Amino acid sequence: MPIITLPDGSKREFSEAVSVMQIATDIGTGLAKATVAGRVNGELRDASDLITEDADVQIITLKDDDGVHIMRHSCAHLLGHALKQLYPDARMAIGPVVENGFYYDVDMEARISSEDLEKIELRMKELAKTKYEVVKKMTSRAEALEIFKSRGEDYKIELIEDMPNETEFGFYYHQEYIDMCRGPHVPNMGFIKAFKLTHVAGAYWRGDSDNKMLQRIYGVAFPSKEELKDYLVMMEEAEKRDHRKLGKQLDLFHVDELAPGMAFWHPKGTTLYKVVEDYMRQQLNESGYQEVRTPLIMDRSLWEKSGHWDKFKDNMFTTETENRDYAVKPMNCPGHIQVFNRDLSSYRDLPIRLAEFGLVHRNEPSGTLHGLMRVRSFTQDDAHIFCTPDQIKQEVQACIDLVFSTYADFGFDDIQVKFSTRPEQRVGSDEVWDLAEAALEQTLKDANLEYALQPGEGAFYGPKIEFQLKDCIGRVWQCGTIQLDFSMTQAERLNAVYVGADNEKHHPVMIHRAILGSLERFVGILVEHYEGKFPTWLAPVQLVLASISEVHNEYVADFAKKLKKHGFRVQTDLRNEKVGFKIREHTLQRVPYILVVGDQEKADGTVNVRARGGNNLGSFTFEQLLQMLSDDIANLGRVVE
RNA sequence: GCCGACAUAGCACAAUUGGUAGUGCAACUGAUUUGUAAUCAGUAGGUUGGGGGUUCAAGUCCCUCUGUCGGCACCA
Repeated sequence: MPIITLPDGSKREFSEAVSVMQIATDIGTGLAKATVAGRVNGELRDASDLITEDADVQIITLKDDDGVHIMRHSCAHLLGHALKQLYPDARMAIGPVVENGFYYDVDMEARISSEDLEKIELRMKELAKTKYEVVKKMTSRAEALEIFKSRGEDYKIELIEDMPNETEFGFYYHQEYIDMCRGPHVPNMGFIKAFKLTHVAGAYWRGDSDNKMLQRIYGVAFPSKEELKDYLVMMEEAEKRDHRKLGKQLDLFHVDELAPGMAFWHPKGTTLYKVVEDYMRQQLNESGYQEVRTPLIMDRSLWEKSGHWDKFKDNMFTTETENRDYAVKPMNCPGHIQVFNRDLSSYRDLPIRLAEFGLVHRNEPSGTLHGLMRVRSFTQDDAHIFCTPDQIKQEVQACIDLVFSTYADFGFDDIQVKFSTRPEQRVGSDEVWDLAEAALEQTLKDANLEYALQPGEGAFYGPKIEFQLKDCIGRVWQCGTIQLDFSMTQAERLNAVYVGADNEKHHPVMIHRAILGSLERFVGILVEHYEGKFPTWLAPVQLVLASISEVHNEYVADFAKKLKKHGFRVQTDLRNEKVGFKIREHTLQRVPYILVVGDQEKADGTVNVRARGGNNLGSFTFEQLLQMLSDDIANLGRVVE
């Protein structure tokens, strides 16, 4: 006699075991029709699962995130169903839900092309249209193995063998297609109304590059056709923001076949890059850092001692001359320790904060290169803080504060914090790692920051806090990082030393930190974030003065000269063209302000200001313009258009 | 690095089953002196990513290298 308690507190009593679907039917046929699954005592269950005891039950429909998740998962099964009909030799691996959709990894002879994708999608639609019932059967281990054996589903068998303690498996029958899953799944395929197969790519079985590469079919799925359409439109919008495309259109940079993964910065891109660098330099000055510069190549022995050679030699560029081996620096820390060690520091000097806009090279695998986001040559806004153990907390806290204030100035507010602990391959004793991890985590807790733990993801020399930004397409980029390092400064590594109050020599703790991370990547993120419509502060060209005809050119040139003297980035457009033509061009170049000058303005000693977006702000004298621009620039990037 | 796709003028793209490489914008020349998102006319521009092969004939088919794109693995 189960008594079912619904989320609103109401109770219903049933005379015998009852399914979520029966409960929904009891409430109303409309709800029953919309029922995807149920949450029984907090756990997601199939609508057909029987409830024998008293329970709290929530009906899940497509209005719930859980319902959408389940529908997407079932859509992966639908893909399997259609795929096996079209390609009977396909062996299904795993088909999980991802953001906005799902994928399924399959192993089969034929290579799937984009045309094939359309065919598969069409078959899926035909199958979904019949709204066939999905039947769940709990299946014993022996039977499960037998079913998959007879169907040649080698990967499913491997999955079962991987769960030695399970005695029963959830089998979902999609007509003749059978898939194994923890579930739950939709009761029938009528719930799958709006989906699209997006692309196919290679993926290693079990995510291990030593294993066979399977074909991964990606799809997206939404509760309604409208939502699917909205998503596709959003993806198109996102594509327009692609920094590689805008980098070309706005003439910011290019990447040449002669130097894969290394940017050639054009004048406008260099201007933008320099604004970011100068901003950061100003922050460092205010925060007690000293800037240094260290060599691009250093003797290989240094990298052997630091431990980098051991772990990263395959990804390091090297060079050799006069029988001496050098490595192109992939990091700045060993160089900074050389600077630190030139003087014997007293504990009174600590913390010493050495910063460098350090150009590093890493030979990243060819397949990873991606515009400015993943490159082989990049500049870190790097710094190393040498301090005593009891200075750690204040220093880390100061770094965290700098991260957040910097990101806010650039207009970012969606920031995720991660805390990464000791990896398998590492240097330093467990006691030291205990100490370092505890110190970092405590600071995070004291700062009241929400963070996600990433076990085993730390650097080989220490644990780290990472700060990640979300870009317009939802990709997450790691930018800032704070890493605590007790090892690199030890005698057996790079032997950094200071004299303590006890007149003994000690090894300082080293905090590695970067706020923007890679300047190249950060600029790329800015391009996408603003869609090239940079705030005036960042815009490579802040103002264009356009003359209406030749007779205004001298006035325009003089006006521009005065603006340049005040430090503004100004261009003049004195070409023999119509003003509409000039405006179109500079609008496409996303210049914040176009200043139009004709007879009227020349006579009044003003310029007519057209803001990006088409607003005419009216006529400004030089002084008025100066005031307006200064106010605008003082906002930095804190106002996002 | 792995799987798949792609590479045509500075840029965006076209070229039938293998049969004379084109269009628009940009560039250059000239006319036009212009009031808030494209003035008109003309000129020039290519070893179709590199190399090799098949063929009477290759942008098109095959091999190979390089790069790019989408993922996967990697990411100090």
